[in-house]
Amino acid sequence: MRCNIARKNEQNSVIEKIVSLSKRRGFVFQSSEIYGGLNGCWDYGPLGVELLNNIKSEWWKAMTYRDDVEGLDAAILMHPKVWEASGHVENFTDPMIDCKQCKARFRLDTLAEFLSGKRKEKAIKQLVQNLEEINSDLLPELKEIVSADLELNDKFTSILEKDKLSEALLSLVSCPQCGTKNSFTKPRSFNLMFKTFLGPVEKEGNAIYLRPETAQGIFVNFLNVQNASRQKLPFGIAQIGKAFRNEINTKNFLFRTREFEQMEMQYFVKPSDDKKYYDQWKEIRMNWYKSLGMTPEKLRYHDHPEDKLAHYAKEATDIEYQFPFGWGEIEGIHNRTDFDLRRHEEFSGKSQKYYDEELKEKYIPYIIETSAGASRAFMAFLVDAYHEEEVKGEKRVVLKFHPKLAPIKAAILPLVNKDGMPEIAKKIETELRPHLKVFYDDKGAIGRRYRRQDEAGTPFCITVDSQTLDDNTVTVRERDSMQQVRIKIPEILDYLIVKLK
RNA sequence: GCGAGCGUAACUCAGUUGGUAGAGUGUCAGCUUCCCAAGCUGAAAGUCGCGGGUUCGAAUCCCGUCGCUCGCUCCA
Repeated sequence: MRCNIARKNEQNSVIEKIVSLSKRRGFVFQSSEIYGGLNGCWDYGPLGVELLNNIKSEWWKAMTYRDDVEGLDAAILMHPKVWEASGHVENFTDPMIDCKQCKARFRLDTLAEFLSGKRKEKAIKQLVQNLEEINSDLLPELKEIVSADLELNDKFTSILEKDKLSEALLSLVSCPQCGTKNSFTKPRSFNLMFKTFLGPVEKEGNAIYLRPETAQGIFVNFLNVQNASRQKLPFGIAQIGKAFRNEINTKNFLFRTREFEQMEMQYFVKPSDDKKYYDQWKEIRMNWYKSLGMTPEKLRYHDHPEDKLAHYAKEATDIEYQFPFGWGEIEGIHNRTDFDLRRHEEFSGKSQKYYDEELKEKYIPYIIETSAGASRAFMAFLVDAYHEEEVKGEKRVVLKFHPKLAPIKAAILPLVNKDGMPEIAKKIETELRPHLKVFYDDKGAIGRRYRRQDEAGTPFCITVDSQTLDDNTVTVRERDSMQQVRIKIPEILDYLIVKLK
């Protein structure tokens, strides 16, 4: 037990170190910090936005620089019906009650299952009696439910669905966990979608939502993209964009936030091909993380058991990364079947069928989804890159990013600030800058400048020294090995471009 | 949403029984420095998370609030 606590502290301290490094070096800041911060929102600083952009750009290249995937960027605001069709209005809302005494929480729609039949019957009977005594105008509504041909559980739940009756009934029921009577809070609704209003008038009919996932923007454009691009099944549509969820609890730095970015691809296939492409994309996506240097031992699949599947999914797996706080999902691969397109066909009245020339038949395609969190991938790459080493008795903190992801590709440093070295270094900087994100630094001792770049994850440091003045060569220091090679100044760019691949 | 802990400079933290703030690191300027956080001199930087209250006086005590961490709950 003590061992667990010690390990837990150690794990947390890694996250703490990364959070403070992130702030100090300009990867991530807390949103609205000077006003005390905003829960679950984070800002990306100068280095952070480079890293994030590099991750997104690598994903975009991997996913759309292929002949069977098209790109898309749909609006964050969508027609409210989209979220009815998608099931979010229904499934994202859970009225909950808490017991004030023992703090147990129950979903209003499943409370009936926790109570014995006797207690439910007694409570309902009591409720009828109470309302009769005061001759309440709620009585007809209640009697209608009571006399209906329903199971006891359904009757009970139906009463709970009526606001006023629900309150009265709850006051007669004791908590299933601790048995305290009349201890429930009022039901509170936890809809995870952010609501706002379209147009200047804040009335309910104008309510729309910030999208809780980017996928729906792809589904509703399925036929637009298919027609415009003349793609045939199987083909995919890829999109990177922000999504919003009003999470009850945010957690673990960037892991659970209220505003986050998704990198999603929906692959449309013939229904009988679903398994084949599901397996294929599972593998492709796992390999993507490995190809960008993520530690393979810290990656795994987590298949969802059948009874835990989302309402739309036939098969689902997560790609998980082993964070210091435990395994966490960084991408989901789902077989969404024809659920989404069928629902949109139903709700919009517009056919979503694809005409298959070969089979000479129309059908709604199945969808294999790869849904990655850009913010979570960012955090995983950051955590994975973080290393502490001992060099000559001193601690060295180095972010070992894959060169493709590194925010700064090379730093140009004059060894000392004299003998014309700064001028030569400046000239090298000017030549490299149009091609690469580079950084010039002449402040402080050379060792300090190297360590600063290590902490930013810069893979190469180009140093101008006295030999440069003689033979026009510079040293190029590699971040991880700290080894240096001499390169002629005109060859630096080609050298770096090869190394950065 | 509940419970516990925490919130002091950019970062990590001291700050005694209440008397209006310090260190290390970092940053900046200068000197020095031919290769891995070296040295010297100097400087900037904090409404002590925010708002109330108690007090002659609050970083310190009390209340509220916001934020962070952990646990519970939640995460279609």
